[in-house]
Amino acid sequence: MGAEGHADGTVGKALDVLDMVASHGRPVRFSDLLAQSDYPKATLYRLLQTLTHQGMLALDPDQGTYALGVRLVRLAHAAWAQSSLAPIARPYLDELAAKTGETIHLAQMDLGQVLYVDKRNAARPVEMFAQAGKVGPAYCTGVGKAMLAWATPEALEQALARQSFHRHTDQTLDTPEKLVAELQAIRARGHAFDREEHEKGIICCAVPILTRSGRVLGALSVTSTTARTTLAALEDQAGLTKDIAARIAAEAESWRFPEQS
Amino acid sequence: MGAEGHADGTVGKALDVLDMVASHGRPVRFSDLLAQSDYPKATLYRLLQTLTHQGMLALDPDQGTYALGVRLVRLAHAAWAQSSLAPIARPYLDELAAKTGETIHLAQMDLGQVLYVDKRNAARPVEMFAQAGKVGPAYCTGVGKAMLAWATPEALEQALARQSFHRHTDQTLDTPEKLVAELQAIRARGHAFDREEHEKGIICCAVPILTRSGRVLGALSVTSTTARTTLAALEDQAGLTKDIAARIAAEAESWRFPEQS
DNA sequence: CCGTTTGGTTCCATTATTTGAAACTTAGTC
DNA sequence: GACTAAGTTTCAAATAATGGAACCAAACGG
Repeated sequence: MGAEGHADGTVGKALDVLDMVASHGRPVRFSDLLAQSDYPKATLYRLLQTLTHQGMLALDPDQGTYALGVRLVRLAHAAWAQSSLAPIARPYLDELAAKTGETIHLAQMDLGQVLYVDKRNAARPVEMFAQAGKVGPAYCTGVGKAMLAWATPEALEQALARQSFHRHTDQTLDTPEKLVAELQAIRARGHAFDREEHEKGIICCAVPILTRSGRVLGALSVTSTTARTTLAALEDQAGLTKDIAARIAAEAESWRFPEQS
Repeated sequence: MGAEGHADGTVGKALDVLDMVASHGRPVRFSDLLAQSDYPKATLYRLLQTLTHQGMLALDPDQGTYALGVRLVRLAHAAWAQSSLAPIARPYLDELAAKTGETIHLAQMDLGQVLYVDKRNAARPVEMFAQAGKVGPAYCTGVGKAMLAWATPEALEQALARQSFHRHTDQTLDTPEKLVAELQAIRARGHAFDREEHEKGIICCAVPILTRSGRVLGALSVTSTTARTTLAALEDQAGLTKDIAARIAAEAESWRFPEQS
């Protein structure tokens, strides 16, 4: 984990530290962070101090532990409302969940990884942050492949470099070559499948959410299990899913520029 | 330097820019940001580029606008789960809401401002300012005053310096002196009131959430309107509210150090 | 009780990054 | 085709970050 690609500048390092604190999932002591990172003591210290002073981290003086700060929660609120597709897509996800009766995922791309920003479990809708924020691999999930298939060449290249190509199941596409070939097929077909590539028994059919100009905003998937259904049955829902994706895209675009005059 | 207090180092400036983008509530053009900040063109440009490269901002190439990035949502997930009292407090808020039938707010302090981290609406909800994820002033809200009343001298001083003391209503405490006097009364009494100091017709009774060592973790308020109830009636709930606050504090403390030999 | 370790904080000369005025490159107008 | 507005790049000077080492404090061990 220490080897974060190219942490440009001080800001990159600071954000790297932020991620490090976040990844622990609980307040961390200075020395834990020091052991984990390969920053020198003084450097890490000042980085932490700056972040704390900025409210991005909070130092618990009783325990000498660092936790993520409230300023992050505030920014998060804005990010959620503004940048993510989730608030726009909410009613559409409800509709799709109701019509298909299956689990629905809404995902966006985050530096080569898939970020699930919203979800509907076949039964019940969930709280804001409870589901948002989970990340997963791009190369072996339906939503990931759907987004990669329509990514720009540069974005694709960057993303490919960040994939681990770990062989989760015996269906996993475990080389860039296999993946690129699959992406072409997906583009031709218009939707992506997950053929138990990430988790045994889990299958899905995913479509990209595209602007009119063809840029990828995110992806939408209908997920189920081999026990309950088949890929062919899921594919029957692809038309509906694409329709929903198009409506989300349309609303996302109009929502972002209400001052068109 | 500019209007922003003390933006130490490059990281501070970058976060400042992040806030600036967040505050717009919608994607912003470079030139808008340039006009708003007093950073020189090139500086702001590189700052934005760094943040974008780091995934904290997202540049919409179609429109040339910047929005908050998905990495922020991911961090938010961690922040929400880890740093905020919200996940711990959730069941207690439910209980308090059920027993009082009024609106409940859970807040924490964010650089001199009040951050509402969770909320329960009354059976008959009232339109008001506070919302989860939103920030508000400290000097004229119940939760704000409750937290300030038990803040350390240093924290109080810093916070005071950041208050605007804008006179929202004719009940607003509009000078540091009045506020400090009120804080003393609050400490003596054990809970804070909001006597329509922020919004006309809105009253509340708030208590701090304190660790055993006396450190402020947050505050909890029971809020209503003058039309529906009185301060005295709200004060009757203070005991219950304090009890809930104590239970939240206890759980927050034990939750943070499960590895206690 | 004192020497030692552990965990955290500060110094400061060196080094590398950031800075920002100005020059430049596009797109878009008239 | 000249003129503008908006965004991008350059480069020497200014500034901030760096990190080895020294320092401090509290806990530990004999």
